[in-house]
Amino acid sequence: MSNDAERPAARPTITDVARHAGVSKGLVSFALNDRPGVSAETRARILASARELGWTPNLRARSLSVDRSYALGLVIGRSVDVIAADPFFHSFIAGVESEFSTAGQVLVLAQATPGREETATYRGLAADKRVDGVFLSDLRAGDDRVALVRELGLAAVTLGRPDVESPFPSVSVDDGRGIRAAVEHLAALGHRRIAHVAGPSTMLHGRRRAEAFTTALVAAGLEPTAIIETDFSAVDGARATRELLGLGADRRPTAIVYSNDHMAFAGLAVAQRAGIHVPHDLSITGFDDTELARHTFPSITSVATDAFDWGARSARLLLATIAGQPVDDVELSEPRLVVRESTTTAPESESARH
Amino acid sequence: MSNDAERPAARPTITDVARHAGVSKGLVSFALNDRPGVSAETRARILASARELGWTPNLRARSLSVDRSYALGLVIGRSVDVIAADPFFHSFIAGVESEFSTAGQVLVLAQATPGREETATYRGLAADKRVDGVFLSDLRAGDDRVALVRELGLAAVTLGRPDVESPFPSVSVDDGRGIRAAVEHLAALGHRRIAHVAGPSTMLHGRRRAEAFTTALVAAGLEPTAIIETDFSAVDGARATRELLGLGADRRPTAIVYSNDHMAFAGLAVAQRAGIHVPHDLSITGFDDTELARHTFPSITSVATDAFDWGARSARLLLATIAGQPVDDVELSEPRLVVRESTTTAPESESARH
DNA sequence: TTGTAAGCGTTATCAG
DNA sequence: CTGATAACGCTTACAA
Repeated sequence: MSNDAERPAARPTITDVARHAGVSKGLVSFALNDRPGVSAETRARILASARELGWTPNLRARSLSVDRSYALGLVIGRSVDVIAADPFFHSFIAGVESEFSTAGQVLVLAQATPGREETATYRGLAADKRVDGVFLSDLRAGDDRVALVRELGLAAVTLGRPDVESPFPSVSVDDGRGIRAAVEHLAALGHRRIAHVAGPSTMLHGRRRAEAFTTALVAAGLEPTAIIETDFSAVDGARATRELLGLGADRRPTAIVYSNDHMAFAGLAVAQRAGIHVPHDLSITGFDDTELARHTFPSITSVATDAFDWGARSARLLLATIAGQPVDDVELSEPRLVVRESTTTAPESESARH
Repeated sequence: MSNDAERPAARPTITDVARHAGVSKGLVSFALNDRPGVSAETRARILASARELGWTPNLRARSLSVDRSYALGLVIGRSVDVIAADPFFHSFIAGVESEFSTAGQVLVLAQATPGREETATYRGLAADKRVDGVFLSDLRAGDDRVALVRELGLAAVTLGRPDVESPFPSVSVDDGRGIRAAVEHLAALGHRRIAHVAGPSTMLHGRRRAEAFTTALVAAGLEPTAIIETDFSAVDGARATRELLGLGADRRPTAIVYSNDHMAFAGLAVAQRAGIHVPHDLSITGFDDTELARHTFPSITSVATDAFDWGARSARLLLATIAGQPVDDVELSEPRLVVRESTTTAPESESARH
């Protein structure tokens, strides 16, 4: 039952446009991708025909022809629950897409699932050439993904500088600066026993924040105190807090710097449950400046970074890389400490001590 | 010219496999997509050749040929901040991808941005045929997206049943059931003035939860009380809570049912800040059963739904639709109320009243 | 059961 | 400048 005679709203092709404009397909292509070799007059005529016919190049055909997918990929690691809590991705993605509006690109989001591990996900993306490049986020210590992605021939940008040899440009923010600001803020408030609830040391940003914490402590002339490692989850943040608050009265911290807001929330609850008043008995700071940090009681002092901008800059950099343009690493604006109610002067007994 | 003729790591094509197996391209294609008409022996030989050469069909070529993209799309509305707070998407996406592991599909995530509105996003996806179908989430009242998507010729599934004529199958969960459970729980605890902090009435799930709230109230023999509409954000949840707590002592609710966890968090903070004890003076319930609901003080009673399963079922349904298989709407398992510390018996003065 | 050849809609090549 | 013609790699009638 085919009625080839009367085409049912078939989409026009480059051939139709060529015929309509009275030129060859090749010329239409040249005119479209404004390349030299087409007289201004002819180009105008071709473009007019294209518009009149409502023609838009077929992406699949173009894709096959030029061997590009016009898509970028972001694969999210396996620990869904930990990631789920992280509002970072939403803003980051919004930033990425803000660059797409003009570029005609698309974002392919892949999440490693029980049935498909991370490596397999990257391989699949590369095998099917689903994307032209990927964003490497949540860098790990000695991250094997940079070698993998390189081997797969994909372009990439890393979010943060990896600690392994990398051929990819990076977009980073100085997390340490934020942690340092938090520590200085607390030290200025008279705190002398400041602890840190860190992210996993296997993750670069978790590790760097912890290192910055130690450095800042030293710089402030304070003695090293407890640093408890977690997996960035709320449960783990709660556990770490219980551990810290369980220390003898003379070792218990008067302030805790959390590596992310979620753990700070959980920590706040643990303290309150134990009858420890925040901020009078204990000051706390978070990281990420989540919307919720403004809506807890007390509201939480936190380090704010610009995830949207991170996404936008990363996308621009990746697109430039793919286009073969020379690129440089980019350093984002410094994170800033947003002081709220969860931090105040150290408890009397403490500040009076020296 | 058997295996390596100094080819620069060029990826093998179907032609190479055909030559290697001593058959035609067509047959290789048939064997690959196991279609009838190929002798078992030949098929085995072809598959062996393919494996030996490490051949995998070129998705772009196939895509152009069969006019399919093997990708599904999810476009997230414009209010990033509101969405950002919602952990729903992460689990939903994980569920969707869990179905992809076997299907060779990919998820294209599009977010409307200031420079590109929602409608334009769908149109762009369709114009470039980036996806074979889309997930329609966060249904609105009289949602024009179903007509749009239909007009664009895309396949789709709706998350929840739309209130407009729809040609698409839906996957839904009975939110009302969850709200009802919350109300019944509170009523059983002696609460008689229960308020509701609702989502926007322009969003179907926000509206339905509010309706279910009213129905449940009536069923419990309670009088209608305040229902305050919000945009689902924490700020708005805080505002609504302040409004409710500002009511005269004889009208102030002793319990508040929030339409999502985020607003419940913000509401909790508002109450605490006002010196109102939760749950002794005020009981509250959330919706979504976020990880954080377990880590507040007090922990929050919430309605849990299975977002992962929602994603998995939706993906399966959409894929089936695209494959032209007959499908039916699916109803997910009932949401369940997870009782925690934020709900307890109504204040003395109240329960003693009747 | 297997081979042949015509698409799919672009872009790239290379004579006029 | 212009315009046939050949890739790109696969699917799919249609023959043999």
